[in-house]
Parts: sequence; structure tokens; C-alpha cells
Amino acid sequence: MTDTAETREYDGIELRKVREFVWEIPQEGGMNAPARVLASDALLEQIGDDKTLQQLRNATHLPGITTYAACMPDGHQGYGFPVGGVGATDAEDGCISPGAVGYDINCGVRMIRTNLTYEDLQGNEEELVESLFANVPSGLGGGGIVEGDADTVEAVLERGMEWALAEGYATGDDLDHCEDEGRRPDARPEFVSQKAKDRGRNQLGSLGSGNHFLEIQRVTDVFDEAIADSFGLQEDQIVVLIHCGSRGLGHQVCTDYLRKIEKGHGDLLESLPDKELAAAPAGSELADEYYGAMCAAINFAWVNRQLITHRTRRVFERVFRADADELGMELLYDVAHNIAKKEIHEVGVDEDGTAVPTEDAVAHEERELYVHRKGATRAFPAGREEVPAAYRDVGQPVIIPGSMGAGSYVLVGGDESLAQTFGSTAHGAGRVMSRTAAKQEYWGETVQDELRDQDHIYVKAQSGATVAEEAPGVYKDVDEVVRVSDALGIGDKVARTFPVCNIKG
DNA sequence: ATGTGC
Repeated sequence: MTDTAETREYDGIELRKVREFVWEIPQEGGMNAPARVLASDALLEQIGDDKTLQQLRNATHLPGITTYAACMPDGHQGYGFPVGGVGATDAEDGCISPGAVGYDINCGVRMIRTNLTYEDLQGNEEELVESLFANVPSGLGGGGIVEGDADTVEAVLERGMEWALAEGYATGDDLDHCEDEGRRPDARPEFVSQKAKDRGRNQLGSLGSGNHFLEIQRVTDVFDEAIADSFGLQEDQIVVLIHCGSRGLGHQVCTDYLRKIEKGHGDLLESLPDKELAAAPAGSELADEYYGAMCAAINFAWVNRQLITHRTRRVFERVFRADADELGMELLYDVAHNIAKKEIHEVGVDEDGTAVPTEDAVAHEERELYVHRKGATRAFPAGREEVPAAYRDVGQPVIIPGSMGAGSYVLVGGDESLAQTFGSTAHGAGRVMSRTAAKQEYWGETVQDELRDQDHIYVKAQSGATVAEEAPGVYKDVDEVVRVSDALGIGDKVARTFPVCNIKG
């Protein structure tokens, strides 16, 4: 970097341009690494608006943070650590931070294909949206597809989608097309509190509220025919997108361990600029307990999305009078976008063995890292062993939901992702307006009427306030987010979808 | 995100 590098300043934080779409906050003071923001000028203006950059810089104070803390193009402020943030900490002498995973553990997205076309669906929109709304529990509080007893919750936490398979809610093919095959073997249900388990008991198979939704979409654009073909996608096809997480159970796991870690590792907390970043040192009891409990909550969320998938198949069977197999309702993929995971990465190092960006490295070392992806999607390219066999030769599907008025994208993990973002890209459009501001700006029913009359999008929600909070205008431009991901080569465009029906809390 | 809050 030269002195003539282009710079920007937001609220006292200086960013230097490294190259197109790559900005760096240089390392100084108590920072253990620099930070990088991956964004276009337009997205950077929005990222500079709130506390995102301060939180990103704070994250570089985490012990063992490796190379840099990174903010994806959809980044915005979160609890302690930006949503859209990626922080890779050394698994041996670093730390793990619940705030860098997020409250909604394994919030994620899955896409289910159908062999229906938009024409097949036209005229059935009202019936479908009503039937899905009636059959898929949504909104705050309890009531799920399965009323689990204590043993059920234990089994779900331990076995994830293997439990769903054994109980007839999943097919083997579903497991083969899910990240981690729908089961984190590191799950340790004994480290999930009774309170968390009690909250999860009656929420198995429920959407929740906020930005969570079930959407029927049509494929409007295919950008890469060959990869779309290997994903089973083509223009005009109908697909289903499910976006939700681990409900009250994951929320309680996060709360429990934030408290425990704040208390148990006050010394580490003192060295951090924000209490919300509380972290447990790698190798400590609390690090292992949180990791085991978080993995169990991850399993819970996969079962949650699986039960909703099961119910969605039954609804389609009734409406289209054919069984789910005949309708081609296969899982394309399921991605987790709020997790931490132990992964081995090739880390660039300088002469002293200090981790540095790949372009400055004199050598690379294999290191085991806790990769925290909070509002960030794994985007592994072809060849990584974690990518399921079905996609190992092409790269993993990456699903990026936009707003209910804009539609979504399917990308494929990009060749640059391992070198630039620890194998990650964006997770959505990212908010530009707070929920409270949104409710002053929009009225739920008006939003619904406009979407229906102007765009033929049928929305049904438990609460009008939620529709206002999720109005298309509160989100960044998903096209711009994806353009940056594609240009950087971290996640490459494959197809685009547009909403037809949307149900939400 | 969340039986929405120290």
C-alpha cells in the first residue's frame, strides 16, 4: 500500500483502498490484525452509516484473530460483531465468541426444487399462500409441527437430520444435500441448559418472526447454464426457499454462554473494547462447552427447516394432486449463515510466521481455525472435502435471500473465497433501516397491496408490523451485494429468482 | 433474531 492510496473516513475510522471492492482498516493500537471491508462505493456508504466499522475494528482485538476480520458487502451492525462479519480465530491459542456467531444459531436458508413452471402455479397463488400459512407455524412464541417431549429434543440436538430421517420427516437425499449432512457430530446436548431445551420443545418446525419466511419463487434468470444444470435449475422453474433458525433454543444457548463467559473470563473481557464480544479462550472448559452447545443448536435448526420442508411437501401434494416425488421436490441445498466451525485453512504468513493477506505472504501454513460466520455464508469452491459429493466437482451452492419484493440469488462457491474470506461470502441484502424506523415509514397492509397489485407477489403474515419491518425498501440492493461477490470471485452468480408467494411471522 | 426489556 502506498501513501497515495485512496482513503475514506467514517466516524473517525480510516479505510484505505487495497484494490477494487477491497478496503482495509490498518492495524494499530490493541488490534491483533487489520480489518477488511468488501464493498462497492455505494455499499460502503451504507456500511459507514452505523456502528458496523467500529464493531469490525473491535473484532480484531479478539485473541488469535487470523489475517484480518472481514466484512461482507451486506454488512451492518449487530450484537458486538457485525452481521456480515467473518472472524477466523486460532483454534489452538485463539478464542470463540458467542457474539460473533449471533443469537440465532444456524439461522440459514434452504432451497427446494420443483418441476413445476410459473404457468403451472398461476391461479393457485391464493390457495397456496393460505394453505402454507395454515400449515406452517409462524410468529413469536410456541407451537411447532412436532410437539417434542424431552427425549425428542435430546435426540434432535444429538443427531440433527438423522433423527428426521429415522422419524420419516426426511429422505436420505435430503441429508446428502445439506451442509454437514444436517448433523454436526461435535454436538454436546449435555451443555445445553434445561431452560433452552424447554424453550425448544414446542418450537420444532416453526418459522419464527422478523426476517424469517417461506417463499415460493420462480427462476427468472440463469447466468451460468452449466452450473445451473448441475444444481437442477432452469428458467421459469418454481422453487421454495425456507429461511429460519433455531428459535428460542438457540437464543437461550447464546444468552447462557454470554453470561457464563463474561463471568468466567473477565480477564479476557478486560482486553476487549466491547463487552458484547465476550470470548472464551481456546482450550478452556467454557470454549468447549459453548462449542458443543452451539453445535447442538445447529442440529436443532436443521431439523426445524426439515420439518417445514416436510410440511411444505404435503401442502404441494394437496394443491397439485401429485406426490412430492412426482413434483420433483428435492432439496437443492441448505446453508447455515450464523455459525462457528473448526476448519483447516491455508494461512498466508510473513518471514516471522505472522498471518498476513495472501498477496503479502512469503509462505502458507495449515492452521485450524474457529471460523465465525455471522450473517455470512460458507462459499467453498470445487474440491474442498466438506462440500457434499453431489457438488464437489462444481463448488457448493450459496443461497442469498433478498427482500420479499426483490427475490434471491443462487451462487456457487468462488475460487477466491479461500484466499480472501476463509471460504465465505454474503448472506442476504442487509438492512438499511432499523425496525422502528421501518414501522414509521411503512404500513403493512399497504406494502402487501402494492406487492400484489404491482408485482403479483402474495404475502401473508401473522402481523402487519412484521410486513412493515420487512418492506422491500428497508433492505440494501441485493443485486449490488451479489455483483460485488461475483466480481471478487468469492461467490459467483448462477441464477436469480423472484417471489410469487411469501409467508412470514 | 427473541416468551422483544438491567
